[in-house]
Amino acid sequence: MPPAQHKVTTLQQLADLAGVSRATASRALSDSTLISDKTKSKLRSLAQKHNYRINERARDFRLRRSRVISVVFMLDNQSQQHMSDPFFLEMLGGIADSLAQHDYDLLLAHAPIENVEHLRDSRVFRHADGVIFIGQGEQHERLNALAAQGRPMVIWGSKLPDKRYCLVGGENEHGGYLAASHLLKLGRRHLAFCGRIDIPEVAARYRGYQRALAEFGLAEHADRVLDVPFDMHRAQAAFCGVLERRVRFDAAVCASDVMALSAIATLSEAGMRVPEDIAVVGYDDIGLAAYSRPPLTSVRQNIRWAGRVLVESVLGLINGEQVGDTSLASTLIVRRSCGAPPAPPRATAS
Amino acid sequence: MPPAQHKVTTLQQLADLAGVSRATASRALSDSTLISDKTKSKLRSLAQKHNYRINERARDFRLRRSRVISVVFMLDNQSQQHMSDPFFLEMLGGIADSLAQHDYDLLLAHAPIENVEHLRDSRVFRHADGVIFIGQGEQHERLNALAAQGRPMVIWGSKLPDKRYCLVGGENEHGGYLAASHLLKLGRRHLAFCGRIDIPEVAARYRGYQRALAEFGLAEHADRVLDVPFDMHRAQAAFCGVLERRVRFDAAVCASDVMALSAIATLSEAGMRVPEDIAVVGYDDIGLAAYSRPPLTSVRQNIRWAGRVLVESVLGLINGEQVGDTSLASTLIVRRSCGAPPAPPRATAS
DNA sequence: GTTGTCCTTTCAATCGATTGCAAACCGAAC
DNA sequence: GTTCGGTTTGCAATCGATTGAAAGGACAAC
Repeated sequence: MPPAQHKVTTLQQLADLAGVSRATASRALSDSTLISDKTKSKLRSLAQKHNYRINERARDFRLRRSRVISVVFMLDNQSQQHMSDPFFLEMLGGIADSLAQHDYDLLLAHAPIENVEHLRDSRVFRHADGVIFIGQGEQHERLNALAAQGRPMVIWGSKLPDKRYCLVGGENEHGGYLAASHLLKLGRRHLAFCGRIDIPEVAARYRGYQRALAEFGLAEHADRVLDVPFDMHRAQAAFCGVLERRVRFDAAVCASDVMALSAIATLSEAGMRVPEDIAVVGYDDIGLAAYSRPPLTSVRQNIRWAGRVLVESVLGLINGEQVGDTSLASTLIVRRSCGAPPAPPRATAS
Repeated sequence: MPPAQHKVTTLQQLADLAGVSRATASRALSDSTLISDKTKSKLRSLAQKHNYRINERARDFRLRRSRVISVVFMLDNQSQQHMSDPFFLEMLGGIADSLAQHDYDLLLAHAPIENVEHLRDSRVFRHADGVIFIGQGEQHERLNALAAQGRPMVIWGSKLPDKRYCLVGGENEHGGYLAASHLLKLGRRHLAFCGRIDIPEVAARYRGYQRALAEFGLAEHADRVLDVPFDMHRAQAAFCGVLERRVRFDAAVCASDVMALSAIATLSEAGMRVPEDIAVVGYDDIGLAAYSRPPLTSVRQNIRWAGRVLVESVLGLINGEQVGDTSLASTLIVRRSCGAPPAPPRATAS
């Protein structure tokens, strides 16, 4: 017999081949209990033989779903956390992998978004079954409003009062505490905090920093809270300003590794030694952190795992399950940038 | 009148409201010449008033298109250029922006792909109108085979003999030449080349390196060609091996910035000074390059522009246009890592 | 009044699946 | 030979749009 006279592309063609109706073919392939085993196996082997692949887009249309999840990077207009931060890639990779495992596609939206409610009528929502937001920016209330409309969405960020959306986040308060208390234990007493504390995640890290100071009986100095954006070049400008103002500090807790690397470069350029004069701790433990000079101490979050949890959560919501918030552990990775002895080299391939 | 009794979601409802048929409504909204201006404006204002948005997925289904472009990162199994390389994010951002401008969605595929022909029947192709490949890996022939099937696809990579797919790439040969000849002009005479020359883009850079050496009348040393993978940790292992073998060199041309940063870290750790003992040049000019210690000299390619060209090319193919190859300029950004004087700080916000 | 033209609009098929409900089948019991 | 019950299968509507072909309407010319 001819293996395939003209290529079987539709269910109707497959059904004709089997001498059954389209309905039966559909049910057989989806393993419905209405169909006898004989018919099922007949259709299955026929489908196999003719290399029939269901048209998923037609099916999705019929079932009014899209199998697409939008991922929105909440880049503020001002604090342009530019997408070149490796943290994003790590996160995106984790999300993409998990989505692929569940047969979902990923729609990437990363333009600066002045108002998330405008997204409501945009492709970000219309084309997708659910949305993952990376960061809250300063749009907590608007995110609440969107979630209130019942759209399946999950936010990566920090817990805020009155939060009504589903949240996944790192232990930011704990992370900030780890970083600060480590420096304090090493004997530093004049800790600067670098980051924009109007961003919820950064604010939480700042609270951890405050708590560590308090435990050591130290008062805060308002001028040691540096308003540094995530963007590398602006961070540099901010650090230059700090140096001009002659702010006194012997350690810096930074809200991201990129910021910390920028700090190290700017401080060194200005003739200060890291970690001797100023110890630096970053956040995220991006791959490059281990290869900076000196290697960067950092708070690590398991980003790929986070991506996975985000995906599971949003899919849970889509399926109508009750989905709670999730918090992911943070650990301090100690390297030389804060004065500790050099860490052993990380695992390398044999 | 009631602003909207129940929300107008389908074309049929809009047509009913206007007292015309669905067909007329469809044509009116798509500005068909068959429809009178009066009817057109009536339907348009009604659509506006009731906030009707066409169901794009239904339309795409009918028109048998998806408005999705797949982006495949060709991570080799061995030379795992892991996606955490910031180069990828830059590229992805450029592609995503351009796609959004054309109302296309992005499907991200970044698992290691042992055989691109397997993608033929996968969602990567089935769900998308076209595909963008980042890198050729070692699958030149298979890419040829895929392209021969007439699928709209564009590859970011390097020109190879017998290439039959549409290509966009940087001036890799020229870039390699720029890097090497700069070091030679500075008086270095023992240049190592770091990268896997079985990757086409790296091979082209290597040819540029060779050409520069030849122009200076220098012979190549096989033991100065270092097989270093893109992955940071493996790169470090490779550099450790080089040091153990006591290969003599006073400069290194690296196939990526991440590799170069890894080199600087490893060499410094081993007690060598950069640039005094060994000058280093990277490739890509990722954001962090300017902030390494010392700041990294690098060959810059306009990655965001590349993303845009890739998108325009694949959309051109989809529309049945003749699309040629594109080559994007490379320029050398000189910083201290090769011994030149410090560059002025990059533009900073006021 | 009929016919012909031109401009608009509608009819109905189509894209490729899913699914509620009705119909067919089959063997057993009355 | 009916009737009944349970298992399989088929009919036809549906998702929300596009589009070729046919129909309708207005108006002028004969």
